[in-house]
Amino acid sequence: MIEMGNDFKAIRELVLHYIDIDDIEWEHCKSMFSLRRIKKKEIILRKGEVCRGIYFVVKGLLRIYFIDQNDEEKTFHFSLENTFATDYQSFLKVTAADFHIQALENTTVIMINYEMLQLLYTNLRHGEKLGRVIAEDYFFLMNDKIKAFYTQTPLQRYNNMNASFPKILTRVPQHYIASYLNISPVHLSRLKRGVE
Amino acid sequence: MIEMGNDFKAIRELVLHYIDIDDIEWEHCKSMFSLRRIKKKEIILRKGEVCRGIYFVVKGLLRIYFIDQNDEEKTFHFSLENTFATDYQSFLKVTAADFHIQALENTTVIMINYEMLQLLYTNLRHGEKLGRVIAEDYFFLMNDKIKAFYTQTPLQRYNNMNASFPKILTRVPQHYIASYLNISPVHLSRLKRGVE
DNA sequence: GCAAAACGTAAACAAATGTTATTGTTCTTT
DNA sequence: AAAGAACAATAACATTTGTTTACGTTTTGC
Repeated sequence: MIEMGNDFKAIRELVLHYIDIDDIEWEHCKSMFSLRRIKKKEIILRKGEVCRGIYFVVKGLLRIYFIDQNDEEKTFHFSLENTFATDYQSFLKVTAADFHIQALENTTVIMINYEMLQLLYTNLRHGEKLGRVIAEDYFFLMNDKIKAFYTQTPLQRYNNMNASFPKILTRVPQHYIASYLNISPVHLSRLKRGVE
Repeated sequence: MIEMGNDFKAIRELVLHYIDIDDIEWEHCKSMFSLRRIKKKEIILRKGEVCRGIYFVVKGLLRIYFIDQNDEEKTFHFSLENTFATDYQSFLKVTAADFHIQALENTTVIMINYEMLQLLYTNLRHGEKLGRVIAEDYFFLMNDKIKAFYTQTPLQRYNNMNASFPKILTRVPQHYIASYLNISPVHLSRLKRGVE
């Protein structure tokens, strides 16, 4: 059995941040989770598959991306430590995923599947509330992202990336950053140089 | 007193679509709602204010937009009949709104405020679930919107607008459509013409 | 440790998109 | 009904962004 104690500390704090949960409930929670190690470059979700889990990144880094009409990868999101990764739409609706999820580093995640999550919703005193506030928080993230697309230039969005994803610029290849910004790698290089 | 019977039919069906709710609960629900008529061009939420309600459009059309650094309006969303409009982030967090909400036609909405919604969450048997699935649905909307920005050209997004917003092209001035697409009105006109 | 692949930068050119100005039409308001 | 405002189309030009190619560096896989 893998030692889980330390890995679960962060997610317990996160849950506690959302809802009131007692020790018995927490034991129940923990039994719903499983730990998984993902190798660098490994892909844990592919477009067309149903996303079977919500992944909480304990250590490492996941990239969520999709592939457009021209077969080009567009990075939708980076999931750093202590944040979630999933194709939430595929997961909740149990439909084919649009996203791919790939580890950019050797990564450890805590995973919960659909059935287990439904059990938490019904068995925790504030289970439904937990589901609601998580959906709300995920929504806020999307909301901010769209706002940025409407109101900021690519360079401004680039400069703000450290706020959303600390140290990301040193952790991932630059062309993934460019695809996250929805510009070409060549153009990002040019913007950084400051030549117009 | 305004006659409410017919106006409430659509929202009842909507709630029923999400959760199981009995007649007594529905009466409770209705007492939390209020009906409001909004004149064309009237602005019901301004940036910096706290968004105090969720608006369900019974008849008419609301536009949600924000203003960028150059004082230009960017249309974030159109709320047609039987859909919601709100600055959900401002509403839930009780913080200053980024959005403005304006009626583009004479509009009738059913409104619920924060306190009333919290009462529903606790007093309906499946109140929290209602909150969760609404947040989830709102999330799906954002998710699709971002996906479109990453994977489609402005012209493709224009051609898909009738799917998201039936008849919208005949109901609102074209420059609002352009701002929704995040392109200039002149460019939209050019794209429609088919000249490259 | 070596060979191959992946990566970042640069330059030149092409395509997409923005800006400004003009004009004729359609709404609004009175 | 008239006057003014808002709107859409168009053209000319400016700016941003994409594409291709080349080259040198770094990383990766064996």
